[in-house]
Order: sequence, then C-alpha cells, then structure tokens
Amino acid sequence: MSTLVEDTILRSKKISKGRAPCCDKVGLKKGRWTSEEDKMLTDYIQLHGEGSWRSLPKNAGLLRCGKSCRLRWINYLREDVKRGNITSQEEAMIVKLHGAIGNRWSVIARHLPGRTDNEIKNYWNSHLRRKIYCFMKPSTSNCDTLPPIDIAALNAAASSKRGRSGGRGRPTQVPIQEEDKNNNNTSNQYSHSDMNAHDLFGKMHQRKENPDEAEAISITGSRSWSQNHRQEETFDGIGLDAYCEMSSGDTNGKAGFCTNMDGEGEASGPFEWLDDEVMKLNYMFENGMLVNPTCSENNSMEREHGYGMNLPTSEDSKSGVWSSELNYTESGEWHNNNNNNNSSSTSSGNSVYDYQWTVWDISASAQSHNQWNLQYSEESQMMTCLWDATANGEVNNFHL
DNA sequence: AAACCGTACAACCGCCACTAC
DNA sequence: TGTAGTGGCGGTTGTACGGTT
Repeated sequence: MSTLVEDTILRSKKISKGRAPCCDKVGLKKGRWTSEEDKMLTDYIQLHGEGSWRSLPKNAGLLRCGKSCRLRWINYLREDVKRGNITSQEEAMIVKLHGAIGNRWSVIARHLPGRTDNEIKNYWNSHLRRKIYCFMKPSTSNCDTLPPIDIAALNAAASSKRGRSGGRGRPTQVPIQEEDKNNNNTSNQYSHSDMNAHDLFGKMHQRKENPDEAEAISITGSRSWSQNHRQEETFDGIGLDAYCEMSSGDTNGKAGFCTNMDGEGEASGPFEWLDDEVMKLNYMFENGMLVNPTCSENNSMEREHGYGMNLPTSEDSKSGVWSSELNYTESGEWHNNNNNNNSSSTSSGNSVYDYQWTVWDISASAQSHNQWNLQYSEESQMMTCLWDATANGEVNNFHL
C-alpha cells in the first residue's frame, strides 16, 4: 500500500513538475564547499575516475547534489584548472572570441587552456563587459557629438526582455522556434536574435564569393525609431543606434525589422537586441569586419582619439599590431609572433583600453543610408580562421 | 566603529542535447 | 519510436569581502 502511495506521489511529481529533478535535494548541503568536502570528492575521483555524477555523492559520502559535485570538480578541483588572474593575452582572446560567437562560454573556454567556462563568464560579467560598455561612452572631447549611453536603461531594457532562459544552444530572447512554427518564411527570415555576428560573417562571406547572388547586407548606424517611442523609452542616450536590415539589395529593409527577401517583416520593439547584438556589431567594427568608407586607414585623427576599438589595418597586420601578434595554435598553445617587445601597441595591462582606439562618427554616418558597407576586407580575414567556407561561400564549420 | 555599497566569484537553477533502453 | 537518465551549458543568485561614508 505504501508503495502504491509512493508511486502515486512520484508520478504526480513528475506530472506536475515536468522532469524529475536531477537528485533528491532533501537533506543535501548547499553553499560553499568545505576543504573536507573537497578532499572527499578529490579522493573519490582519483580513485574511481570522473563520471556517474548522480551516484557519486552517495558513493563518496558527500551530502551534495551530483551536479554540484561535477561543478566543483570541473571548475576548481581538477589539476589542470589554472588559477590566478586572467592575463592580458587571455583577455584579448576572450574579447575576440566573444565578439565572434557571443556568450558561448564553453567554446571560449576551450581556447583558453586551464580556464573554465564559469571563470570566463564571471570575468566577462565583472570586468570586460563593463569596460567595453564604457568604451562606447564618449570620454574624449572628440566625441561630443555623441550622446552618452544610458547603461542602466540599456540593461533594464535587456533584462526586461529576458526571462530566465538558460539552456544550451541559442540563448533566445525571442522564441525563434515558436516564431518559425507560426510562419512559413523561415528560409530567409532573420530575427534580431538570429542576426548575430556569426550569421553576418557567413553572409559577408557569401557576398564576397557570390556578390550577385547573395543577399545584400547593410549595417546602418541610424536613429530609426520614432522620436516618440525613443522618448518614451528614455533611450535618447544611446550612442550607437545601429540597426540591421537585410533585404533583396535595395532599401526594402526596415529599421529594426525581421525582413525576408521581399522586405516583409515584423517590427520588433526597439532596443530588444541592443544589449547583445549591438555589442556584437560593435565587435565587428572593432575587428575590421565593417569598413567605413569615410574613414581612411591613414586618417590619423580618427586613429588617435578614442571612440571604439581601433580597426586593424593592413599596415597593422604587417607591423604586428593587434591579432597578428598573437596566435593561438591548434595544439592549444599561445604563439607570439612578435619577438621583440618594442611594439607600442601591445597590451600593457589587463585592459581592453590597452588596444588602440579610433573615432567612429556614427551619428554623422547615420544621416545617409547605406553608408556603412560590409566589406570583405583584408583586415577582416583575421577572423576567417573561425570558419570554413565552401566555394560558394557557404559557411559550414566554425573552428571553435 | 558601524552601516552601506559595489565588486568578484562560487554556486545554483532550469533547460537542452544526447544516449541508452 | 518514445521516454527517462545524464551531462553539459548559460543565466542568475547569493555571499564574502573590501572600500567608502
């Protein structure tokens, strides 16, 4: 009889709560691990090896959830976990990879030997994100034309759009799969969430390989939202109101829209994607993926004053500035191409500010359409190590 | 000295992909 | 083929700690 009751309870739990929890949390300890617990876990794994996390706590005599044991082992107890400050080289790699692939911490971590995804994620959230947001805020007299960024409002807008998403795969702000279910135009339709750096890279490559066939892509710095709406949202302070439009080659695309090949699309609210996507676009600026024809490589004024990360020029590539100086090999080793330490552009500390900066007069460029052109420039090729492309430009693999 | 505040980071949570059955 | 178990991932929270008022 009691078994029947237990079964009923278990079944009702499963029905009412979906999946059963990873473990019975009753009586389990939470919070910080003690050194005794660490030793018990380490001793057990050294004896029996990793795996079977569900049964491990019981076998090891730990009052912990299996997940908690796994996390503790992977992030802190393993011998190959590197402790200590993130180096400037590692920081540069994080910035670069994050610009290319976004919050895929585990992928980024694979390129940083000894670093865990959790550590990198924390480092990003506590150090780098702030720095990079700060760089978008005009700090020099040269940037007076640009209003300051209201970071608090940005974050508020971003967080208000996010539920507790979690999960692997695409970190959705918009339920894309649901979106796809509800319409038939999935082949050429892009949502803001889809419109990430990865997609843009692929499309840029397509453009390069088949300029006549591939979709036209334009990235335009623009204040495209209605004045009323912007005022309501108190987002007057946005410094980089870039929006993406993807159309059949003319100006069918609409600001902030998901458009298909016919220029049809559904408007989304402004700023939904700013928090992440603008940053990604910004990284593309930084990495030379977007080339402003009004900014010549030799424009020293632009290169000397700080608004945005400096685009590595072909000259930079030759002289060892930026990424050409630092390579990461397949074997997981850092390789410094620059054998002398005289380069004035090398990072002097753990700050993205150590890179060179340049001025991007986004406000001015926003006044005309299509002023930002995506170009497959020589400089941009430093990012092409990240993907494979077939002859027709189809991206089929990310080297991450 | 105490209260407050911001930061860093360890840990937790929920979800998803994969796999075995 | 469907389902449950498991590992893994990314977002978020909790808290210790140092600095400031």
